[in-house]
Amino acid sequence: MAEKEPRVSIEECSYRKVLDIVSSKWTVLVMAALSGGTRRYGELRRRIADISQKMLTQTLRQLERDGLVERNAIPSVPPAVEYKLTPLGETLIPHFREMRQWAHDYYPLVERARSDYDRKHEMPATMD
Amino acid sequence: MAEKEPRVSIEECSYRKVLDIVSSKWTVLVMAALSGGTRRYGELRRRIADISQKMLTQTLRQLERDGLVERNAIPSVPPAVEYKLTPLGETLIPHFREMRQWAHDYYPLVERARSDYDRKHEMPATMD
DNA sequence: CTGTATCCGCCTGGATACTG
DNA sequence: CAGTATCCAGGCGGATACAG
Repeated sequence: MAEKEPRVSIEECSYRKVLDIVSSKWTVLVMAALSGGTRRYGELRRRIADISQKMLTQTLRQLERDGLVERNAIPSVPPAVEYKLTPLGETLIPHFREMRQWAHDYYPLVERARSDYDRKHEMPATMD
Repeated sequence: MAEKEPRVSIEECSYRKVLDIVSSKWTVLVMAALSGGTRRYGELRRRIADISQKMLTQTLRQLERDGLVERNAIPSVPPAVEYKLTPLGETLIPHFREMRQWAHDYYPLVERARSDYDRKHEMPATMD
């Protein structure tokens, strides 16, 4: 009789699965840089401002492990390594574009809301 | 002449803006719980498994500050507080559904890729 | 019922130095 | 050129206790 209150757990949460893949700091930026085609390591490093070697490598390794990026080491001197999106990785690109669109349409409203909220809550008791 | 290598920075990255809003651990779960309509604090707490008071409150405050959730405190004894999505918050729900769909379609491939990767890289030198 | 306050471990990510 | 290794600070999130 009583209305059900369905419980959701974070483990069975599809959103979390996706976010755990793409939400680390540089992931989307790296994938976006690869959406234009095959890129070499140093090329990525130059295109993505302020990314460190450690973070670029770490992000690429994680993407490779998740099957979103393919690594191709060319045995030459000096060594060259190419990275590109896998078909699986490509399936995320449209979603990134939608995120971009959302940010374009609505992010100004978020900034507005934030400053409104902060003004209302940070006033150090100046009221008479 | 040389081909341009356009640089992207993380500050002007639209993806980051969106992810910074929704990627904290409980955010999407809370918004999803609110997508069914107005909910009270305790109701949310019961519906979302394993969320602590601190995390629920903190997530709600952040959502309120970003203008995605509206808080309505009803002056009664004992106090009652209702939360609901704002129109701005509602605009994110379709995107969550798409994330859910992506997870349904492709997450098994990610898990497969991970176990493949781990098998190839974790073998403790057993080769002859 | 709806919160606040405090303490604290862990993990992410940055800086730096070194290597095949 | 394309990494690896190490150290370290800061922040996120969990546990617990208390409050209007």
